[in-house]
Amino acid sequence: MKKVKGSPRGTRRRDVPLTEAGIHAAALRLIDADGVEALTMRKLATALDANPMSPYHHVPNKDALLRGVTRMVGAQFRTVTLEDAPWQERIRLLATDFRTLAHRHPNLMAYSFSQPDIIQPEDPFWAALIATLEASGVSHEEIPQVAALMCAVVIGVLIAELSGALHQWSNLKPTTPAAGEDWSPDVGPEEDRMFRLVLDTIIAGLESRLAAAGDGEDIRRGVSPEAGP
Amino acid sequence: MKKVKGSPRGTRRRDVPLTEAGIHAAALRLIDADGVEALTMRKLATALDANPMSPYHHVPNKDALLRGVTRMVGAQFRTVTLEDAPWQERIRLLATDFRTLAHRHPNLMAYSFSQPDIIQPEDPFWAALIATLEASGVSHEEIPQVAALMCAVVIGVLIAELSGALHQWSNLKPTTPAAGEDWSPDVGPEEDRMFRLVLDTIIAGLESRLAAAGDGEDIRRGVSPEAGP
DNA sequence: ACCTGAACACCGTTCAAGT
DNA sequence: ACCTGAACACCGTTCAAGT
Repeated sequence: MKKVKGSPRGTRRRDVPLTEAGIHAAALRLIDADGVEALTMRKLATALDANPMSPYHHVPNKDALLRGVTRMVGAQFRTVTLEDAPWQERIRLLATDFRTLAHRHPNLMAYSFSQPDIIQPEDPFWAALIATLEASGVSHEEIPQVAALMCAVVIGVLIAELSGALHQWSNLKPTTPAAGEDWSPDVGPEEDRMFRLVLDTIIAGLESRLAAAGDGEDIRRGVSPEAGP
Repeated sequence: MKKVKGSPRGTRRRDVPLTEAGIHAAALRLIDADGVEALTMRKLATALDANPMSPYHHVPNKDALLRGVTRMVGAQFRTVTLEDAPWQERIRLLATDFRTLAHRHPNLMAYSFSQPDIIQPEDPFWAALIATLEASGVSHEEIPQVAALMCAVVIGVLIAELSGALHQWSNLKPTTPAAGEDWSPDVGPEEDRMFRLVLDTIIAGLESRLAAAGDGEDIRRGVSPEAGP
């Protein structure tokens, strides 16, 4: 009466009992293939060669599962530290590493970016970002805020890139294709160029504010004219 | 046999036939109340005092419904033009207007920000942003990209704000509460300050690059040292 | 302790039928 | 033309039962 549910060609998976880590890995595989919205507890169980309800013994529910997968990928986010480079270069490196991760799991990231769990205090990424900002000279009590904002900004650009919004918005007002071709159009995909553009602009903005704060002024009052009291 | 499904106190809604606009409005009401993930075609029909299937005669499916609601809110996004102000001030105004809209419909925005539909070429917001960047002196063929990036950056910060990530990340490394209180902690909610901080930094970055491009250099090569050929 | 089966309360959507 | 009812193919999750 009992149907054998193994793979058709005799390659049987799961001679090993279910694990939280194994469930997370399988879920990530399904998400990479078909997107977060296509992930189903039942499909996940099938992929694990298990009963629909078996995963529930290792994961409380679907929300927790997604949070777990997000944390898992976020933790695997190792980054080269490159201690001796100038802070500008280190920020660029951190951001492009982050972007590489986003490109490796775009389906998951499009989802995870909307929740705080991607970034955890014990992530080496966060430590590296904090250290880099310390090296840059940002005032000590502002470092957490600046770090959080940098994450938000980079994530915003990545969300727009992964969803196609960046490409779409860029072409809302088509540029006149008249005679503008003297700036090397073969530098790479449009998105690469735009990503560098934001990074450079943000870094220039930080430099400008740090320079203004150099003579005793707080970084917060370097540019904005409405600093009150 | 037929149950009367009107509101209990005699205030009967929908003596008027269903409309696409009416459906969008009702959906927005439900989303504002309980979030996008709680919106159901069936609940929507109930709220409209109609049969579960009736909305399908005016809206092809749930995805299209959400896209429609997003476009509707995005279109209602009118913005003061303020033509005579300096471009820095105009950008600040556009961004804070956008933020105000996000605060008015946070549940919808947390969803809509991940799809390109919030911003349409005919939105007055987009026209104002383009005009502002033209006034700023950004090179003509770069305006669409810079505009797209500004949207992505602002949306990224708003997503992080609405999801609580901004607050959470800022407090990952708690600042030493020793004697740092001489910078007016009553300036308003933390998020207001941080939003101004990104804006000021981005604007400073743009100013810096525009200044570097002033003597014939392209804006893209103002700061980044790796501009190749 | 770990897994299973049946069941519950929902979904989105199709389709034939009503008015 | 617009709305309805019943039905289909799914969901996530509970719970009592198996080993």
